[in-house]
Amino acid sequence: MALNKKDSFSTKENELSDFAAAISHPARVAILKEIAKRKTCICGEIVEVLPLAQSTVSQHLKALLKAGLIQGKVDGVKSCYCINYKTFEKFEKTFQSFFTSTNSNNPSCC
Amino acid sequence: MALNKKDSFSTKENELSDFAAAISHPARVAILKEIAKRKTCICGEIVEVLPLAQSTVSQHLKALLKAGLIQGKVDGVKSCYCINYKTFEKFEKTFQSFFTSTNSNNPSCC
DNA sequence: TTTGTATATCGCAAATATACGATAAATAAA
DNA sequence: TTTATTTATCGTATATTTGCGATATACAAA
Repeated sequence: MALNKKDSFSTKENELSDFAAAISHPARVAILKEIAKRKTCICGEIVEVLPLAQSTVSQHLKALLKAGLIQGKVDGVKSCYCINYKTFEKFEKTFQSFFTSTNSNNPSCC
Repeated sequence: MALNKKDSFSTKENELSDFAAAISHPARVAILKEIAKRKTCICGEIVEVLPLAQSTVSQHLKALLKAGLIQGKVDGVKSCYCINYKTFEKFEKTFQSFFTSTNSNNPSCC
């Protein structure tokens, strides 16, 4: 932001918007789906599935890590990632409560 | 993006990321909550509730309109907004299916 | 018609995000 | 030890987002 106004908003609002920001890029959605598709960790094959350079994919992975949506471990030369279901479920709840609080089942009035 | 790569991703992925982008700012989350809180349309009082300039709030409202999350009508000098429940519910489903598809109820493996 | 009020848009500055190639770092393989 | 491989990070260019003040626009009120 031109001037960081995040402090002006509530923790709840920031949590939701941070999570939304984490999946606000189609590449990151694609990465999450790809990782979730497998039973085991993904170790390196993600770059081949995506239409992006390796360095770019690495950046997106870093963003997902920072948001807590995936977790990783180093296995030799390779880095392995899988979904972090704990935070994922937390965010699912955050989202559900957002939808519940905003959707009052009223018809739109204008 | 430095180079627009949106075409490289699926419609589903873009839909989800576009929606996420729409609520990826705490101000927009706050605006949605504020509008949803009321039974009737909000006509102008939003600016007073938010720690942002009028022009900035107007821009956020425009973004929410573009995403279809709110709808508005002009009432004299004032502009009135309310939640667009139709697209809201559509997005709720988009989100639920995203969570369903990614959450396989497996324990995180790394 | 003139004045006031509410909202949208413009123009700009600053911050952040996106993307890539080059390179570093770390390990495996030869 | 040397070489190859995998992934992360750096540097940089460009695009987008955020924010505000100034201004335009549109209507209401006087």
